[in-house]
Amino acid sequence: MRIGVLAKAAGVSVPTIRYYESIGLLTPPARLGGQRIYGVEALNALSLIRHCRALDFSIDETRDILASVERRLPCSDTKSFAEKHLGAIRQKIAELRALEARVASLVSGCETTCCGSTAPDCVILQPGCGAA
Amino acid sequence: MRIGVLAKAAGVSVPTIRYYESIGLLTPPARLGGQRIYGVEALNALSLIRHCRALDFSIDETRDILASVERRLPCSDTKSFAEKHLGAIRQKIAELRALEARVASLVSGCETTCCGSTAPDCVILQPGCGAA
DNA sequence: GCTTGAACCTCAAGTGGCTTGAGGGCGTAG
DNA sequence: CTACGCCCTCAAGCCACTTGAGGTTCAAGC
Repeated sequence: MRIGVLAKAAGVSVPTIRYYESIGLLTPPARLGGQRIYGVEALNALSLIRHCRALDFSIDETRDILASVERRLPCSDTKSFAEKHLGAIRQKIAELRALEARVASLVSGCETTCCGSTAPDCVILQPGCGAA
Repeated sequence: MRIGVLAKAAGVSVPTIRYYESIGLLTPPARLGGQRIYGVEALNALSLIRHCRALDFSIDETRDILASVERRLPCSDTKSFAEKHLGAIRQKIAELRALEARVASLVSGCETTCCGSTAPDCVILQPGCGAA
């Protein structure tokens, strides 16, 4: 199949496929008249890549996962990738929740404290206020 | 003061200050012998920028906030920036929580279902599994 | 056989918010 | 006068693509 067909089948854009090839994530396919011709294994690989990216694995992590699939490594490897990733996600959530609390308290502080003053005096913008 | 002193006082790096100047976030200061000489107002501005960035406002949002401070706009403007930002933070948290649930269920699915199989067959990597 | 239009090709630059590095100039203390 | 630290500019790198320019190939209709 040609690149446009592959793109639709896998649900990614055509330039993205070429980008994945350029960084060595997809192996370069055969060419006919200069145009890329893909087989089913390319669709499988690309679908897996898309799955990993949808789970927010980085390109490098995705590369490692692809390698573990190609080498038929045990499932426990896959699980440890996912667990590590899960830890990163949870850490980011924790950071964002702390930030949320900080901004929320600044907003409510503004509502109660600086009623009707000007931006330079707003509690939201005071350097010390809401520091980590 | 010179750029290194300003950097330490405000808690940012020297290249960051030059970067902020290059994108028009900080106004270019006077020069002595080619070197930047800053006054106290630059420290105030840079501290405010740092505060906004620590609250994870984007550069563009920070630029708008700086403008509202310079124009002494009412505090309500500042609050609406913060509220909009808070909404964005909460949305990102919601997305990450959905992702967390997805990955967590894949991991536990791997533990219960695919005991000891290989990566290509692991439930974590099956395209349909855990889709949004 | 010729034309048209869609799909394909490569290469370069842009996104955000800096950081890092190369290669040099200025200022001051010994 | 030399050594050292601080300063300067400009360019490239990070991540994961997207967008655009300018040109080639393919399939279909006449």
